Amino acid sequence: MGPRQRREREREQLRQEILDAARELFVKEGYENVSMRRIAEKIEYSPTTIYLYFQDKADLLFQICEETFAKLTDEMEAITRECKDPVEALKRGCRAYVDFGLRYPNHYRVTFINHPGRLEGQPYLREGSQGMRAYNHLRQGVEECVKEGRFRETDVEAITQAVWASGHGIASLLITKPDFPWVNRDKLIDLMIDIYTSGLSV
Amino acid sequence: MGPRQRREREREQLRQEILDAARELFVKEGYENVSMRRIAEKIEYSPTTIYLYFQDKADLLFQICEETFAKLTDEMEAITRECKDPVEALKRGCRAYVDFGLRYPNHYRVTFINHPGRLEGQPYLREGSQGMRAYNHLRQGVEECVKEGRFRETDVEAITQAVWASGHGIASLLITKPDFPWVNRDKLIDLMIDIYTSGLSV
DNA sequence: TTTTATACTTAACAGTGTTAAGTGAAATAA
DNA sequence: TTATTTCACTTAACACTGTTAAGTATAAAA
Repeated sequence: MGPRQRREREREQLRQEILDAARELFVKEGYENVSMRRIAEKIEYSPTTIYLYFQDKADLLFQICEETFAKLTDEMEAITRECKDPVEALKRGCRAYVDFGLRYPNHYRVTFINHPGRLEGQPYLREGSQGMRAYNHLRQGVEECVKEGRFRETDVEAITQAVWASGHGIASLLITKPDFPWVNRDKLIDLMIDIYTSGLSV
Repeated sequence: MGPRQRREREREQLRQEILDAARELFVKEGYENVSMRRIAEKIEYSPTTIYLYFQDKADLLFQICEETFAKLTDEMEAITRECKDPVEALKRGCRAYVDFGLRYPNHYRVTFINHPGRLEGQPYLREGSQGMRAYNHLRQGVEECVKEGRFRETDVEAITQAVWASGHGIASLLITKPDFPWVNRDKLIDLMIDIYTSGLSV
């Protein structure tokens, strides 16, 4: 355990410091409104130092999103474990998804609504990413419902994508259009979930 | 009809020229990737000239979106006129909405997905805007279905918002995540519409 | 003690939206 | 017809942005 290990530890420490600073700013003010120079100022390093730890601004964001979406998937997996009825589990899972989006709007924004630059979702939902893990979990939930004959449709992949679209639709609209004259939030989300679960039921 | 009128006509002409240039660039390359200087270059004026005709870049975009969304609403109104069955009309209207989004992805993007700057949708769905006109038309369609007792739910406003969210969900995801392994597009959209119309039916 | 590698910074590039100040021509008033 | 004012437009600049090439100390290794 010479100085080699110590330096590596210090490197990891600074990496986390950058990540923490960036997360706080991104969540508070939104990705587009935070500059690399602001992040650098917060950690009291020069802006270029960040580039020694992350490829670019988008990469910084991606790492943060991965962290956050790992948490979302954990939440959804916990629900599945403690809920025996597959339809009920799916309902509660969707509710958790939407709530998560509303709880971390800027995280949701950057991961699912408008990714920055030319990367257009390529990295955010690539094979093995946390976002993909969440999607796969959703599909498992749908599969359960189909297997037990609770749904009239049998195309698991298509249903999963439709269900995701519903959840995403309500979450993203509530986030991006806060001034729109929405009906009661909770009622709207529950109605939404109710509509498509009964639409899918036998 | 002195020179006063001629100048006013010329002003309106240049205004349209700017609008046309901006629309072409925005649609082709996306709002974020088009600079005011590029637009100015295209019309062969200095960048500052644009500011004599439009408040800022976002305003330029807003005017374009209004134009485009007027067309969408026209399309949807035509469908309602020629389609007697209210549920069928709603279905076809939603289909038109999603298709429209996929046909003009950059228009849809800037109007419904990520509006630029701090204006966050305030202007895009304000009272009397074309976007609002489209929403109101959708609500009328839903109201028709409820009135004729075709839907089990009766909260017109809530259903409208849920239906909108569904359509928006599928449109926005298909637009922003083109690399995702989607099932067949048309099948997915039709399934989506089928799920929530049967979920709403008595 | 010299050399090499590491960590970080300075200065700059090429771009952004936007504005204050200035110019030249056309329309109006004298 | 000449002087004045109005209008359309441009130049130059401001205050930013993400990003990189080059340079500088400091710590580790030879």
